Amino acid sequence: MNSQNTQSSQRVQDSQRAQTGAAARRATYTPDSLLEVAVTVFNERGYDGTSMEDLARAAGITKSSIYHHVKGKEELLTRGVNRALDALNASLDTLEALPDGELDRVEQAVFRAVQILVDELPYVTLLLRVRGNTEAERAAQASRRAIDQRLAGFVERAAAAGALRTDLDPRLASRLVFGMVNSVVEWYRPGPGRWSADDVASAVTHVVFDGLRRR
Amino acid sequence: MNSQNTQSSQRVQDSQRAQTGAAARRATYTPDSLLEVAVTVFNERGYDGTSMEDLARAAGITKSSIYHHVKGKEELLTRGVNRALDALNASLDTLEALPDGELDRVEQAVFRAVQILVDELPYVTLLLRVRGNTEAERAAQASRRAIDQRLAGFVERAAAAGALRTDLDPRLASRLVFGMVNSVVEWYRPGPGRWSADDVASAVTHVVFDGLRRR
DNA sequence: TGGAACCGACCGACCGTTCGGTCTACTCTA
DNA sequence: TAGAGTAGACCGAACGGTCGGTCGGTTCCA
Repeated sequence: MNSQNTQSSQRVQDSQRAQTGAAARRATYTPDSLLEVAVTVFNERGYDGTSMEDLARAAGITKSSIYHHVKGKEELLTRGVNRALDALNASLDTLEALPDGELDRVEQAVFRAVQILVDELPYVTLLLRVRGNTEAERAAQASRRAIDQRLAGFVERAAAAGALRTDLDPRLASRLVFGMVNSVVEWYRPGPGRWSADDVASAVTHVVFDGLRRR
Repeated sequence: MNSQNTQSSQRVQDSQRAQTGAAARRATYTPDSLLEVAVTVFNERGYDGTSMEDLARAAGITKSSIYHHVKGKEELLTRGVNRALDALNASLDTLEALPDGELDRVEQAVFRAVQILVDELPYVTLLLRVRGNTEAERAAQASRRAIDQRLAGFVERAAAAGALRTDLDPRLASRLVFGMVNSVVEWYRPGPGRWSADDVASAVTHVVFDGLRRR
């Protein structure tokens, strides 16, 4: 009944080559490299469905050793979602600083959102799946809602500028568009011979703005 | 820290009026009315984040009383997801029996999917969020994948019939389209003065097939 | 030799579940 | 029609087990 995936750590190899061009140091965790393992497991089993024992097993160290690197389970969650939030907010700042061109801004927003989603896949996945059971989770949800609203603002400005079809409520359109964008985390997996971030981003952009129908 | 939402049961009133046209019997749960409460809580806190104590509190009975109606937590999950699976599969059967018209079939599939999603919102939400931590959850995921593949089949047939634009991989297009459809569970809430199921279904259909751009 | 990295043993709290029992509405019978 | 019997709905207490987290070490390298 237990899927025993023993260790898949990827610890930091020779974190510093030091002064001497000497041999590699023993593999060791940093908070960030541990986070990488943790977020992967969170996304497999869900945050609430993941025990510290699960994390320890996946990291190849004991439960107590995890507490040497981070304060606890919640810190891993916060660090994880913050990484996604930082990337998304940085992108929005850039977009907001762009000159007029309201339709172009929305197109850029969609394209960039997909790229970030693919580049930071595990972290964005974690963010999108967060429930509101603890204060940290509710804070993440609030930050995420703020991002959704900035994006919805772009769509409304494009609609007000007359760049979008007029038979759709911009707020509804925005929900649907970024719903499609976010749904990418449910199936996208990177790898050679698979779709690239740009493949997906341009497919999303094409469907969203011009539709599936042949014309 | 605890959001104390005390009881919101909706128990079965006068489950039988008996021979006499007598007064209403005392409110009581059935497995189905209890399921309704449970699925709501599952969707708020996540399945793994919900304790039997949480369910008991929301139902206004004790933990042990829940076991009078159902075998356990997992049965509530199975019953919940099955309700969604049954509705979706029934719709697909109907669609498959339709005469040719491959593009029309896909349009119908999208429209009907949104309708079911809205009609059975809590149950479909539960299905879409299931992780694979137990055998029951993995079974639900497998059934869901089967549905996704039937839908993808419709899209591929429409593409093969030349009804869709040719610069998009039909498998990718299918993921995106039903990703948008499924994303509706993340924000849709029924209520007077809000969007109806048909509002959302036709908005999704319009965006998916004709895009957001003014033309 | 100091400190980072790690470990095994353990803690109190809470988990899903079980058990014995109570209360109440209804049915059956004398 | 009184009263015994039955069955369903529910409860309080407790079960074995797992949870997130702590503590007092040991190891090992700069």
